[in-house]
Amino acid sequence: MSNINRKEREMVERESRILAVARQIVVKDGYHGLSMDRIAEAIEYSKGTIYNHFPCKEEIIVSLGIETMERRIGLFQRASQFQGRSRERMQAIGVAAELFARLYPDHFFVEHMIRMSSIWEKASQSRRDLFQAAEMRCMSTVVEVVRDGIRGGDLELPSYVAPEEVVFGLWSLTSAAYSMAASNPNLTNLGVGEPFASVRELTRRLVDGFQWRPLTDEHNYDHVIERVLNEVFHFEFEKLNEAVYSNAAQINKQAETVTGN
Amino acid sequence: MSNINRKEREMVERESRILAVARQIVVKDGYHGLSMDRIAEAIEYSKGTIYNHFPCKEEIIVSLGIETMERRIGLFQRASQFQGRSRERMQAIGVAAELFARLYPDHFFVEHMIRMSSIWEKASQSRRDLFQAAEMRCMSTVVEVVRDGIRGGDLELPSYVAPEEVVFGLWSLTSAAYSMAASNPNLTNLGVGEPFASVRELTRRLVDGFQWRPLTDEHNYDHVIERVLNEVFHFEFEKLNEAVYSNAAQINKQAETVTGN
DNA sequence: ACAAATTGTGACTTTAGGTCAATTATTGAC
DNA sequence: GTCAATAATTGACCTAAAGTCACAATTTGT
Repeated sequence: MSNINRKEREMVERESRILAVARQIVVKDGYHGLSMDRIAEAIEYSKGTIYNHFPCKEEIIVSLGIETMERRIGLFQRASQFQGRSRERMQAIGVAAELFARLYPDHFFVEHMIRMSSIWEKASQSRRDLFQAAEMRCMSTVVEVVRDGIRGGDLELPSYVAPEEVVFGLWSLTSAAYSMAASNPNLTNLGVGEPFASVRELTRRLVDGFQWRPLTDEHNYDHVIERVLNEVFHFEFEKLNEAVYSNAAQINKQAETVTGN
Repeated sequence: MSNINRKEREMVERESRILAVARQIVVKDGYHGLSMDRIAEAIEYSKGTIYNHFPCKEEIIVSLGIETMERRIGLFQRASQFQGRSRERMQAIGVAAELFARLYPDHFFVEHMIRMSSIWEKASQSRRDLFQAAEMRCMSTVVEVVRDGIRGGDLELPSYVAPEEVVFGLWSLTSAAYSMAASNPNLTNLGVGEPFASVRELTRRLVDGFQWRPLTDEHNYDHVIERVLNEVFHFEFEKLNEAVYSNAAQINKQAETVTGN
């Protein structure tokens, strides 16, 4: 009995080790750097064993995507529980999205990669469904906030606009903008200096466009962002500051090396 | 002299044949269906010759993306010349974007594929630059319309918002939404029944959020869309209707076959 | 202690991107 | 028209990596 449990546990553990290793490799050396042989070497099992867990390479990637989406769901749910008016809670989700992108670049990178059509060509239907289910769960967290806005009277949507469509818009805008920012270093030349600030502005304007009260110019949403960072995401916020700080230190170090100081 | 010209012409012709064939294959059998051997067979040249044109498979795909972007630029430029107020011209570009997605599904499919990170990992910097230059040209067509809006006094952006950021938002929103619609057939379950209609609504709201006059409720933009379709994109509009019609006919035929009538 | 069942292994197959020495075609001088 | 020089084309070959499977090792139940 407990043997079965142990086996199962070992199975689960190994699976998550495979995924952890795969994520490392993929982040370090890109999609083409990820090979089954390398994973096998890293986890110290043979290739055949990996194939006992995943029927093909693509499914490993999709599984990474599922893990990523799950983590995002965690942040989103915490954000949606922020105490405040519906649109403030929406802003909280915006904070969660930005934190996620900045704090977990590995996850973010994988998510960017998973939009590759070539992966979906090979992954099994069931694994695809798993991912889409996770994505839907994440989106429905947001949809709930929109519904609360309608229920609370702060948002009135015309009959031909479903709450889901609002989320669809925010979701598309945010994910594509972050993706572009990550993959296109020329964005700055293009006039978009700080993609994260842009996205904050753009999502606000979009929500304003739906007349979700209080509108941007009726309320200090920067203040809400600060509150969310401190009250809901205190731990993550600290971590982000550290990361930014150590990053800056590293850049300084590099600069010193270059200038020979 | 003319020999050199002839050679060059032949070179260009063959290159576009390679791309045409590659596009066909990719649309029919996906990224994994596209192999150098298949292209070679289809154009009746050897593999080595293809490598005289393109240093790797990925560059072929990027080249397809450049062709696609070029075609989109054509539509966008025509749209931006629509006679009317700045925001009407913006609406015209929206029409162009939707027409493009619906009328050239092959191009659209390729564009979706090109967002794959694995392609960029291998393509040369110069080819990447070419694509990004094309993308920038396309976006700057739109930026010009935003600038006209500001010049004409219909749009006032706060100092901290660049015209490019507005375009960045519209661009992200639209491309991601179309992409999701193309790749995720479950969107309907998710509450987004007609992605194209959703995008029309969302982009309007976003532009409303920037207070670009006349606002949606001050002006009949559906009417503008109709005018753009008739005046600027008459040919394309006809073609789309035909496509929709023949598609419907085909569905009817299938239904007949199934029901045995 | 041992047979049965489960799990793990890595040599092997296949596929496809990429290379290059040899072949074929083109050019231009005489 | 001939022929050497140059350029273009070819496809056999190389290599990397996904995926398979017969055999080996281990675990389980009796």
